[in-house]
Amino acid sequence: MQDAPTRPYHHGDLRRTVIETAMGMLQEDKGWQFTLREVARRAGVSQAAPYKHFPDKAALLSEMALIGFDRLHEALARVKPRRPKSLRDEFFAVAQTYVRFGTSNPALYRLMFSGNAGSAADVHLSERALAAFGVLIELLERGQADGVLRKRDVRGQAAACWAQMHGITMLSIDGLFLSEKVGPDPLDTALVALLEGLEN
Amino acid sequence: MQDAPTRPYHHGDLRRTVIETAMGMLQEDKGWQFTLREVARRAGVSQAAPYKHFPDKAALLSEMALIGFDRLHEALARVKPRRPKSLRDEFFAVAQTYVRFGTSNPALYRLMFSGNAGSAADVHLSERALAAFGVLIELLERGQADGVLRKRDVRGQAAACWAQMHGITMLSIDGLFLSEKVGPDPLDTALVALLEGLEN
DNA sequence: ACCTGAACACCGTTCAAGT
DNA sequence: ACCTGAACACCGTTCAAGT
Repeated sequence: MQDAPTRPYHHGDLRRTVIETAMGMLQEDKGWQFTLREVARRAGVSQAAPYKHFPDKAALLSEMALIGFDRLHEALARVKPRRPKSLRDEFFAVAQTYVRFGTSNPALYRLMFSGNAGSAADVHLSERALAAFGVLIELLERGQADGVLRKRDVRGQAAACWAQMHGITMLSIDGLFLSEKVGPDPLDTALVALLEGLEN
Repeated sequence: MQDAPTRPYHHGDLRRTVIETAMGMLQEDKGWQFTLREVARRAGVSQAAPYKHFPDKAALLSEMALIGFDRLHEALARVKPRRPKSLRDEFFAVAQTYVRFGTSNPALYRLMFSGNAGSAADVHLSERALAAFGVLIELLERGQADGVLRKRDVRGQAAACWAQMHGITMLSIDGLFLSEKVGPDPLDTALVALLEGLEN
């Protein structure tokens, strides 16, 4: 990804390059504390160049958080196309996918919920976050229609699930959700407890 | 809190002063991005002075996270001494106290779970976090003894509760857990769903 | 024993100037 | 239209030197 397509030297689509470089750096350590100068360095441009494409660092972080939510959304949406197994199985599959997304992209996941991606893009951000949320809603609605789940406000149930998955993910990233500390199979236990509270 | 007790000028117990000043700054905005130099400035000492009491900024952050967990622990422990109401009421009271602690100290709460308070004090950190966790365990054990809750591994149940409360708290801080976005009374719905999954 | 002043190597950001 | 060089105001951290 360095200079394959005969870099036009004096430009090329920086912006995309900046985002990709920064996203790559996110995977390197579990913090999202990369520096803009380092991004520029790796992209082979001057430190001032990124400012032609992003008003400031926060804007870049925002954009990256957006991408993160889109990827999460995709990952969750991809879970559905399985055989029409039981809703319970599907619920577990979605939850496991969610948690795995976070634990395998800890820095990105943290960034998404760090609050540092706020400001101007706030609206877009929660829009995209709620899109991922929509997968949950859809799942729970089906569960209610099938009579497997109690008929309560779906958004409330979805919020309960989201909070549970988010909590598990965050605590896992922090290393506070390991079986030595918190008992065997905490993920399963937590999900079962919640699911049984939603079921008829 | 400025110079009441005739500041000995050339010393005094900085360390405590540094911690207190920094804790105060945490309340000012919802991020924990204060600078060490600013802390020194407000404490009226040179920028180098704090380094005589903390090896580096991370060490100060660690210490502050510890204090945060202790305060959370206290807050949760204080909930108990009420009339022997129903377990359900007590459960709700604990959960609400937890969430309120986070939402009224957003920067501190974020710092506690930011991962930036790690390194050397890691062990102490999770020790203190698990102490707060103990309050939950104790509550659930009583619930099991009373026959109100299912007899399953208590630590697993406690982990489920913790994840739920942590998730609700984080999403609330991020402004993603408001009723306009997620349905009416999300906190109640989420807690009821979880509790009913734990109950007999 | 505790603190300061000055320095080093870094940041984020800006802006005139280059191609 | 897009990028660079040099600068500004800031950090975290160190270390000889002060009291």
